Amino acid sequence: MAKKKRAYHHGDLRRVLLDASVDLVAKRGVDELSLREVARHAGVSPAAPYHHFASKGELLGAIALDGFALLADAMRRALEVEARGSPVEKLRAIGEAYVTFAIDHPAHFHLMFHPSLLPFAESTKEGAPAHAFAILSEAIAQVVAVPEIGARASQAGLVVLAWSLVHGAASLVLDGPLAGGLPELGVRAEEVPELVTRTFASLMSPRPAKVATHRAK
Amino acid sequence: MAKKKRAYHHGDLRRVLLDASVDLVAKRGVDELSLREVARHAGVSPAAPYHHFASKGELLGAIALDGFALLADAMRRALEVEARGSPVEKLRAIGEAYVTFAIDHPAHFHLMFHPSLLPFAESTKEGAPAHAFAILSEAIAQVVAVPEIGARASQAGLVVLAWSLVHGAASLVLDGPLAGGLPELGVRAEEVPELVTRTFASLMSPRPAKVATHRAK
DNA sequence: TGTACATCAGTGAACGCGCGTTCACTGATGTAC
DNA sequence: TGTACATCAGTGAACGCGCGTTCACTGATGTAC
Repeated sequence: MAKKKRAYHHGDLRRVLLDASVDLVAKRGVDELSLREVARHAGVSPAAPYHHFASKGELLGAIALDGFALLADAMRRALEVEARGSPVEKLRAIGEAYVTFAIDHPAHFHLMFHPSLLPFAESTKEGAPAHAFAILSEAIAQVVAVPEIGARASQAGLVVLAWSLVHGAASLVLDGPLAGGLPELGVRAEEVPELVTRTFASLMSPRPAKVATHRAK
Repeated sequence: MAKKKRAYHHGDLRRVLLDASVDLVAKRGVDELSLREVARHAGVSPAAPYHHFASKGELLGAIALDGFALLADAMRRALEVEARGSPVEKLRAIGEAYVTFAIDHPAHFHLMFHPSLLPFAESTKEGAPAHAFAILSEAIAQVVAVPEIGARASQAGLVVLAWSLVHGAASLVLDGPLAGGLPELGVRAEEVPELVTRTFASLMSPRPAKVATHRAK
């Protein structure tokens, strides 16, 4: 079709397989994905992928690791944009980046947290996953250093809270009951990353400041 | 083994199949579950379940619906315990009940939010899922009615925030990277429901009150 | 209480399917001299 | 520049597997009279 005639040796099959997998996971979900289908999509025999990955799990694990790197990048970029902002505003920006990342890269996000791939992703304890976590951790340390906040919440409490918050928002919008937003309340799905993090930031701010997207009556 | 000799007609096969499915999903996860394995566990031929459920999806959908009813119940009970508490404390109790429910009933929780079962669970828009949501919604309305909070957050913002928070905490502890708690920060997995909701409540409280489980330094 | 019969709730064999992975193979590519 | 050869990256057929579901069946149970 639109497929270029390639040399016999594909040259870039590894990349093509990864991309095809991402597409298929995004379309059908992790559990519907088969390696044979990926090969079919890449226009290649079912055995070909084994020249690039030892197993299906290794292929998906590679995508998961890519995902953590992309996430860490997105978080870092968000931080830079808010370089002059308050600790709370920085944390908010990171959080929004997390949720937005999940929505923009659903396949990566699903694979990153798929239980069956933990062995593959864990193998690099020092790599991208740890890096992403470190960014969050550091941002929270700065928030906790604000006296009004430190008096109410611990580092551990805030880490678990913040992570849960953005992870939950991502999950509910991606797979779950928030996929269509919350029409009765006038919330569209694409507003969720901002709404949820801005509401959070409002609650943390030392004194009542701006109200989140949906003005309280 | 410990299996009672039963009459030829099993009498309670429907129940047995549901229970076996819950066990197996809890042990292996939704996607590893096969109807044949459920039948095997129930000591019955692979065709037997079809006298009770039209398909595998219908069986799992029935469990998901049970789950929503159990969840709504747990939330309602938590509310009763806090009957004399503040709106924030009521909301916190509901949230803790949500996370605890997920941990105590992992199979139900997974099935309730499994995308492939949405058709089955959605079929009862007026049933248990809507009921659980209504409890949350009402608790949040009371929270928003507190002036200091209403000035900072909208109903919509808080609904999405609160749901995301508890859903994320549940997901991270059940499947994810929080399954083992957060040892570096001294958080054990079983503390998460309380820690996360108490930190949340502290942040919402009009004035600095108690600090969450982990005291700020 | 007994009997005839309909219905219920199982059985076990079979269906077609797509899967992950392995294998022996072969044509294309890269390298040494 | 040409040639010999090792290696690389594919092919295509085959493996064994477990799955969801269907089917004709049959023994157990419940019901009408």
